[in-house]
Amino acid sequence: MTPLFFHVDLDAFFAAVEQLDHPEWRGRPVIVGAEPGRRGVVATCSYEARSCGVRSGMPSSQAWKLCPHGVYAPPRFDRYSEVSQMFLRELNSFSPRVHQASIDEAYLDMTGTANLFGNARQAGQLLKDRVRAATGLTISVGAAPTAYLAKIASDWQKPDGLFVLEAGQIDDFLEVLPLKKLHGCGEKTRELLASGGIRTVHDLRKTPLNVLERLVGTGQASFLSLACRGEAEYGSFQPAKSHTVSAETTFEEDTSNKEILLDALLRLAHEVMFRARSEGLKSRTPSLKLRTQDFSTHSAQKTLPSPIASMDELFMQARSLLTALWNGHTPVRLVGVGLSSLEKGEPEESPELFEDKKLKQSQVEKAVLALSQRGHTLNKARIFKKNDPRR
DNA sequence: TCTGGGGTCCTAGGACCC
DNA sequence: TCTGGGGTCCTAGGACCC
Repeated sequence: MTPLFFHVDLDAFFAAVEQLDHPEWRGRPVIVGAEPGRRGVVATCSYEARSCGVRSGMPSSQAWKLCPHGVYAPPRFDRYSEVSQMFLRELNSFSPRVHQASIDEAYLDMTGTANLFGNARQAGQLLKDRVRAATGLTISVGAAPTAYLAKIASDWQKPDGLFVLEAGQIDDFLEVLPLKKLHGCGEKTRELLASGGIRTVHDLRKTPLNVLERLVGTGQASFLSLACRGEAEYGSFQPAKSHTVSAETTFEEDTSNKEILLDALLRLAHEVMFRARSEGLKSRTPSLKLRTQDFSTHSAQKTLPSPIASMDELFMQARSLLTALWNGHTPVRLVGVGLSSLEKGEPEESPELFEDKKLKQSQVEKAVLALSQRGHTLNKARIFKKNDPRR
């Protein structure tokens, strides 16, 4: 049976939801992200904003220069994940093998569905109609014999696209594809390739593997040499191997004030621990991330003998990692707290800990979690003792 | 008025063990 | 007295993606 994969992408997702919910914003440049004048970037912008030159990831201040007449909206993640679930329900009714890659995109294994939905083009059109009816939003669909190529195909005609890449067209298609469109070949890799005179997919396909390896290393070289021939399996249905939970915050102004840093760490530790516990995950590897004034990023992690049992314990670990990582005076731009190598399960409460404060703390937090999950919210006093440092 | 936040995966070096 | 090789765990940094 000929394999067939779809990659499906909601067009300008956050901005499209804002235009859906605010009809008066339709047809106008809508920019979702940080307020202009504050630190931060554009998360998503509507196609009207793109025609002014605004792009995702661009500093909001720069977007403001390019598009002062735009509508600037803060993100509403709860609303987006609500719409995302509606989107996912439609996809699941279409194929038994759906892999959600992010909030606004997914892969579908459509192999063997011709009797049900017709050929790739007919099935793609039907899916577009259904998603539009269910959510009010347009999607771009790419169809190809592999998930990796389907991803490239969905990006080829946007927005509201439907691009079917037939097996016989793959070579011709790849030959003229800009290097930038090769998923997984980002800016740094393109710079390395350019230093060896490789500027197009065509150049890449002519380059011997050993030359490629010298430019970008063995791992990236073997990926690229598969990718440029349409043989990569990247971005497919493999389940994630590791799992991490993290939270970070960028201060409105760089700070060397330890109290401000500790307040942020406490809030972040609380959030991370809460999310890990809500998902029934435990970890014995806390981590700290620090970004300093010069935008350089440093991280430290420590693997403990037993899983972190409470939010206070995570905070204390983060605090000691901060001591190891920070000299006490370099202005700090961002701090983050994380847990990595997460596993299913409650942190163990070993007998020798029983009289320990650790366990009591863990039990208190379990109770807080149970309340929160029923719609109550309790927070530690310290979090609100001072103003949020970002404000 | 430069550069968010949440992730995954890879690399390279060191410790440690057989 | 010149130093193998494989495997696993751990750490820090970085590329990439949405």
